[in-house]
Amino acid sequence: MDRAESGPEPDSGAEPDFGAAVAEVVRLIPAGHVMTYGDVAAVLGSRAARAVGTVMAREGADLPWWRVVRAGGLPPVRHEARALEHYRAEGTPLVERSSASSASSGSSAWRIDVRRARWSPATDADDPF
DNA sequence: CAGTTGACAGTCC
DNA sequence: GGGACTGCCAACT
Repeated sequence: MDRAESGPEPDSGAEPDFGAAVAEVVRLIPAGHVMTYGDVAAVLGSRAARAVGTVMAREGADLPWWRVVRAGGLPPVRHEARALEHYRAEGTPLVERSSASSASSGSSAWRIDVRRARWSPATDADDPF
């Protein structure tokens, strides 16, 4: 317990302090629920939505990144297909765009029902609605 | 040491 | 209703 705290972290260059916090929150997300990058950043006390994604890109290798989605309920670009399998496996509420109505962005034919899937680490209620 | 990038968000037009 | 710009913060070169 007595340790010279001269240097905050005298070991490996990249100290995942922020990444560790992100990983902590992301791992706390239960199956069937998701959080937006902004929410995760807010929990960390920062508005670094992008930083969350960037750090997760490095530390996220061991994290359920698919439980972290963008605003609007869309999964990370380039990883939507991979995330879709996880969402279906976890039972995450998805909204399928059956009709070919709005295909503006022409990306995924589905999106996450953030209205029900949005979860908060400080909220135990799994269905506030 | 400084500049650039980046798994985004929110607001303005 | 859809598109573009800026703001944010952290990691990489």
